[in-house]
Amino acid sequence: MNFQNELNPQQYKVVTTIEGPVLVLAGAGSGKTRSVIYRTAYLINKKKVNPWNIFVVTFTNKAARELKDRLENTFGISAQSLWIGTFHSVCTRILRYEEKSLPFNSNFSIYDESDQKSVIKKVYTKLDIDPKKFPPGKVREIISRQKNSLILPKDFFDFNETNYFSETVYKIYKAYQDFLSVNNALDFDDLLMYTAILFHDNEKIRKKYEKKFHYVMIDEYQDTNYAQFKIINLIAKNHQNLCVVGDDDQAIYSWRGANIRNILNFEDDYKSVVKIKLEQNYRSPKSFLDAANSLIRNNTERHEKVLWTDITSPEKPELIKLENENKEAEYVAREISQLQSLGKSLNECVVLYRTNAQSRVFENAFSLQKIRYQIVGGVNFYQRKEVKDILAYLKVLVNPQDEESFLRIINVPSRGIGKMTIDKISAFKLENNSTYFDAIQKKNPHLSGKQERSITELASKLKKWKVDSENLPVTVLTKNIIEEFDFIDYYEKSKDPKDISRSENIKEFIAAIEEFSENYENDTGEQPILIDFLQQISLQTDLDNVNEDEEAVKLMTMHNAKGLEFDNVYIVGVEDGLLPHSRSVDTLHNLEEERRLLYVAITRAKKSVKLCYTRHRRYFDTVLTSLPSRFLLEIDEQYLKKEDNLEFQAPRSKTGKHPKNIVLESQKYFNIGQKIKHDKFGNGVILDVSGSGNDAKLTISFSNGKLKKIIGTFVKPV
DNA sequence: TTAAGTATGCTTTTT
DNA sequence: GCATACTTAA
Repeated sequence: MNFQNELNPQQYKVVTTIEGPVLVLAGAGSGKTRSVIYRTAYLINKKKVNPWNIFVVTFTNKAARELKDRLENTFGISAQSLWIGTFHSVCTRILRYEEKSLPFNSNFSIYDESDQKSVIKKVYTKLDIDPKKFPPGKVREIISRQKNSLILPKDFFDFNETNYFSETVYKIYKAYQDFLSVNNALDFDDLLMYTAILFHDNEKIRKKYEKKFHYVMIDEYQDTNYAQFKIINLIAKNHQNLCVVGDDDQAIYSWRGANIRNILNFEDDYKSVVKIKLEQNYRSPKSFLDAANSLIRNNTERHEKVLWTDITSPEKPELIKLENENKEAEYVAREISQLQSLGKSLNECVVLYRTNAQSRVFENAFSLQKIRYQIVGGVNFYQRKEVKDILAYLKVLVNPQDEESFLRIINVPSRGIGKMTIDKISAFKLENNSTYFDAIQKKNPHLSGKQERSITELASKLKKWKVDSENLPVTVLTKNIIEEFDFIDYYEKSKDPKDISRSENIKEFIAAIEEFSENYENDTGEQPILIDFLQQISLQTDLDNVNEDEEAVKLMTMHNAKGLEFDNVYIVGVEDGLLPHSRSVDTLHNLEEERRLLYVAITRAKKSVKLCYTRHRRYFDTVLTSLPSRFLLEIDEQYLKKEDNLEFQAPRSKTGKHPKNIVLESQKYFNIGQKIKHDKFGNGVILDVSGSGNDAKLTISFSNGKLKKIIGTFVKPV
């Protein structure tokens, strides 16, 4: 394999600069992934580095799998002993392995967002907290942010100011962590946080991984958060053999704690860094890049770089104005239908939108036109109710401490166990100081005859399956459970049409677990145990389930499109309020992230890109007038194509500026914990809200210490 | 006490 | 337009 011939000079430099820190600033479509693959292959094949000593972190599981496949197919490298995966999956592996040094055992459950909210709600009843004043979703976000910044409950007030709101959040955070600990459960953020803490506090273990991971590569570095930065820093700060690849112009995850500073200030942390820019794009025609460049130039938080290309094509990004979202969907469906009749593959078409809710009208339009489509994202397959129910059974068997999952299945399928019965079992559990799983195995004097019968029946089934879970293959066990309760039959016989798809999903779930088992056996030569399956799918995204062989148009959010490319790209809903999203226009930082989102979307395209916006759009039950996105004004006109009969007239206010706020009053609402500014009283935090929009009555704690009640119209979000 | 039936409130983006 | 939270019937 001749590395030099197959790479451009910059890529070659990335691949061959092995020792010391390397920062690769790689523009969209510049062969970033290719460089990472070749670099890995170069280390192994040319430099004879043991694969065991290489650590590669990718952004998605899909990217990890592709990387492994290509190493095997193109370079004949067995990826078995290579550590390639997402931060979350790699951390899970480390935490399971190091259980002796950790406060939980390796059978831990992984809680997703809805599990987290449910735990928070449980904590509220215990602490007597009003969910209206402390919305569980908001509090979950705050807790998540603490964890991503490695702030434990005990450190909470070192980093947060002390007021009524923060003190309550602190109490919730602490009780929430206690609950997880009792349940032997970790949430997504814990996976990162505990790994970082483990490396930080345990020098022996840190040294072990430092030695093991002698060469470290991180893809999509712009989207790493502090916890992730710390994990890598603890491994790589001594040997400095760290290669990070990223594009600050594609940083779109700051809301998840990603810190763009990690890439902008890389040189501060790793002094002798070799900085390499990949600016040649191999994907898009010149006009697409010119348009994207003229857009992204408006950002202030960025490394200067300009993408260029050799690809010439008369094609320009095209601006399309539609009457409403239905017309928009019809237009896209018609266009794709046409491409299809020209013999183009549906797999090369993608619809990109800002919010998942926008997908519905496209589903309708595509069904009508008989175009096969596949939605990526939205509700994850493994989060669907019927699938989660079965998963909860499996989780309980692996981790009997998992109350969350236990309570989920105690009356699924319906076996006459309601709130009162559960309360009795809870009381009995407390008396015995045991888990639910063990509590129902014993004779419970509180229960009536009928209640006791259904509980003991469940108890004996679980007991049997618990034994099975250690002996039977995971596929057999899962099928047994599904058959025992006739889940498929139940949904097939249901009158509710939605339930048909539920039975389909259960069948698909069985297929998924079979596929997992086969792959696992192929990869490792061993039978998987249940926990392997559970932990893997807990970290699976919808992107990982995309069926590449199926001929279908993909529909996804712009976030999900990162790293992908398509011939024909339809970017829809390019309107103010949607892109930039009305919730992200408050700060320059947020606005710039929205701009990057459009930048990412445009740079996915290889052959054509359409930017669609509508005049009217339906939100819930009202039709709003919408305006083209302010970003469309920033794209240099000469690089755009506009339909002749549709003169693009950007609405401008008298001052010549684009109206800042198309956010209509009906959309303007306040949340508890939100930071606001008042002309006279200055900055403050909202403690209580009643009503919405301008009429909302707000209770605000101002930073001068005053508590005031104020009407929504007088304050602005900060 | 539970299960079915009805009202309500919420939608940014995801590992 | 959907899922969750409350209300009412059995």
